[in-house]
Amino acid sequence: MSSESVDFIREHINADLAKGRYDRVHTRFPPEPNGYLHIGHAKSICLNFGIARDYNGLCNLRFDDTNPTKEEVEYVDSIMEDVRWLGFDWEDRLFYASDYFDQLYAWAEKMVLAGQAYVCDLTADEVREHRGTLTSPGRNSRFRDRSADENLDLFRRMRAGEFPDGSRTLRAKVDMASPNFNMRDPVMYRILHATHHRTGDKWCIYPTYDYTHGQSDSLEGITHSICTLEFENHRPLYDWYVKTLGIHHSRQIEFARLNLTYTMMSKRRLLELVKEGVVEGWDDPRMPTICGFRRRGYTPEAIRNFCAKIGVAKVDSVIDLALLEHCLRDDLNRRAARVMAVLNPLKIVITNYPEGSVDELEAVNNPEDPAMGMRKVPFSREIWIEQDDFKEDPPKGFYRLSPGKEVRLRWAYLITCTNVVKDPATGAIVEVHCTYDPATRGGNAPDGRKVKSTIHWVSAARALQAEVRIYDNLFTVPDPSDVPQGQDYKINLNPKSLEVLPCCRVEPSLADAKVQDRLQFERLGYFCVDRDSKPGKLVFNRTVSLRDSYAKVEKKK
RNA sequence: UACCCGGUGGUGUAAUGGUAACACAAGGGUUUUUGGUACCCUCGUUCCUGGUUCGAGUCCAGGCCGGGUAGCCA
Repeated sequence: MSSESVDFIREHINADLAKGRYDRVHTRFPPEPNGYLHIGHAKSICLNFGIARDYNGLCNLRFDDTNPTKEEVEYVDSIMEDVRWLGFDWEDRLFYASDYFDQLYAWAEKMVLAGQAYVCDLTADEVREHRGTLTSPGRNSRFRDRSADENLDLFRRMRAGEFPDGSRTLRAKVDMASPNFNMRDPVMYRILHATHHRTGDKWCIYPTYDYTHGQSDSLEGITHSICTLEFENHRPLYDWYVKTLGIHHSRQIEFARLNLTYTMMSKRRLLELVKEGVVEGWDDPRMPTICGFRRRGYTPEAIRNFCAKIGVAKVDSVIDLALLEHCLRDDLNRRAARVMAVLNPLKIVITNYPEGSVDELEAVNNPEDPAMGMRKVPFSREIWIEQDDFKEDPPKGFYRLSPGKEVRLRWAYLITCTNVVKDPATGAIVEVHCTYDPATRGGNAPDGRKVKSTIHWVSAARALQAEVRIYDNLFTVPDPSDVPQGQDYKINLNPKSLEVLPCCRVEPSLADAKVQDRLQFERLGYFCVDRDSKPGKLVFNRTVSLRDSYAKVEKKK
């Protein structure tokens, strides 16, 4: 691959290939199954699988499951589903770090015998105390110089379950004075009498991430091990292990994780939102999880395109949510069928339209794609329009319906507002009376007169009832974690992130809409059929609104 | 305070010693049976100071600012 502008990772790969350091490209996506994947993982997935595709290489899916206390099969299942949904395929290369426990253990014994690792009896507190500080070197553990025989005996007994959790560790003998903490005799194995989701109770000692990752990469023949910036300081240790063991050496390259405005990406906090019921679950349409986006109506194409557009670098950056939404609209604009739906209904009576008669009008399904064809929409004397599309006292710049004004009903007729009917008690508008011009069927006036506005509508006689859920950002500020001293990020939660509209009216063509179908409600936005939807009881999620330049004008006032 | 990594429009990404480009956002306009879409225009002397060079965003030195790191988490 030698195109004009490539990111720094591909630059490294190109250089490695040119130098002959590797003669192929093999990457991996290595999530820990301790939570659901989010949009930040999508960046990593697109990178790893995308690089493999670009270089005619391979990409593995590997679960980094070295900590049984946090991992569950529920998470491994969801991760596989999400990676597939995003459009990537690991073929037969599904691996688990736990597949390598035996090999890892054998290597550890080898290091013990070579005097490169030792069993340390220091408590966690003592280890921390021996580690030193940012400015001062650490001190050697008093167990550092045990004989190989004693170490081997102790390590085997650790494995045999003779010791309680936390009583001992196996540590690599590196350098307690290193300026890099990761090199100050890092722990390789800890005692954890816990049941692992795959290996069950076979083990009561588990390898740490640092002792596992490079070796797993090595065993799988990975060439480029791409991870996020916080592992930069771990690279010397990563390199140390594979060099010490003398095994295939993958190259670790770090990039900056994705941050999005108005979004919280921390797994811990997302878990908290789920557990505390702030959201309805991991796939709540407001969640930045892959399954949340899926339920919200996002397409994998939009997410992939977004990942391609944000690029990859080493600077900490925050991407504007607007870019994600732009990618979404861009995709949905091309593929979503147009349909008419009224969210906040206002009744219109066409006083000169014959009672009881219904007219089937032709409507274009998608102006961006003629192949999507046409459909019929029924028109009748009473119709619903959007409350926002009528104003008794229209402000300047409002060119929808108001008394005396003529507008076009999409695909139907030109109508003129003649009269407003109000509740005598409350003064609230009950219905609006209009007349239609029969000569304008389809929407054009034979005399060539123009109207400023076209509004959507639904036949009252034939409308279907629907519930529509309007979603907004979960947080009200661009950086939700930016809170005053002592405050919680939850103060930034958006109390109006979900608004349920139970009595919407949609056109009858939606009667057999299927779960996950994506549509554009004309002039409103893109919506999808929620999994709560049933034949008699339609439920739609608003995926994203349409861009709305009138809303901006209104807001400015 | 030690080590590591960064710093280009409002945001993100390019430019690999030779006219700072592209996208999003914002603002303005054209077209339009969606106030949508599409199209056009406007919007940065590259953190600072020195140096090398005919020429520096790019190379060098020093500074400033931001991020990461002291789990038996990953």
